[in-house]
Amino acid sequence: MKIITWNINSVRLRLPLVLDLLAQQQPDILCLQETKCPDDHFPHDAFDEAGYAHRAIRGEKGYNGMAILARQPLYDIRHLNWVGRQDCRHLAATLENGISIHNFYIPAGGDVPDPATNDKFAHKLEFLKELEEWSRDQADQRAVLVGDLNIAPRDDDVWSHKQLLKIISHTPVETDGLNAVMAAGGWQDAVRQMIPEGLLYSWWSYRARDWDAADKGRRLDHIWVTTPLRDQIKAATVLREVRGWPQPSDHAPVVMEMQPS
DNA sequence: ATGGTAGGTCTCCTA
Repeated sequence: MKIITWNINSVRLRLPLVLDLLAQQQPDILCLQETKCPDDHFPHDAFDEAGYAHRAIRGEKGYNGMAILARQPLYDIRHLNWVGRQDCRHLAATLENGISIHNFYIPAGGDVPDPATNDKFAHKLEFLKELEEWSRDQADQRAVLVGDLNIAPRDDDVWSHKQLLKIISHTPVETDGLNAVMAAGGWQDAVRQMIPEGLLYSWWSYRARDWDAADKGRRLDHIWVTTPLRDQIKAATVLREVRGWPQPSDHAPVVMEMQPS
């Protein structure tokens, strides 16, 4: 079973790229974030034709928005509201084999890493706290958590650990918070299980003149599994080359292959 | 130290 997660930054504008990725990678499951697409405008027909007849979607106008596309049926499609808001940052479904897929888009958090003066950063930290509490109940489940978590937890998940310590996505309060989420749920980082050492990124800013040459990336996108699934991971990596496709998202897809169960 | 680009959409917000 192959699962891909991708922050697509508008599913309508990027539809040709999504279809190319599906054709090239043939995943069983594709989880999208930042679809920026109300549900009544979702491009259902294109995904039907591509063979992804089973879909869970949850969008809103302009911001956020989640989707899970699958070649197999999706059961118990659901979401939770986080930090008392209705924004579309979580979508979950269960597969025929009983594995639950949780797709997340954690708030980016704005620019100033001070929750007292920056409401967006306070929101991000509250979201992490709720994720930690929720994760306690996931540890004994067969579950996969994917998404744009907007945090690069390890020193080698950013181009310069020292230069990013006060930059939101790599501040200690965030990386500690994400590590607490992982510990609470027994979550295993599938990509770092397969690529345990070395610099690795999944996001490169649009603002760089040459993202590939500058290579000032961060690993913001993740695939985790609970402990009961950890021995089923066969492969996991970042599809970096997709960041270089025409009119790209600023995020690259992250892929994991598991033994069937 | 600063500003750089992208997407959606009602003029600026979010990333």
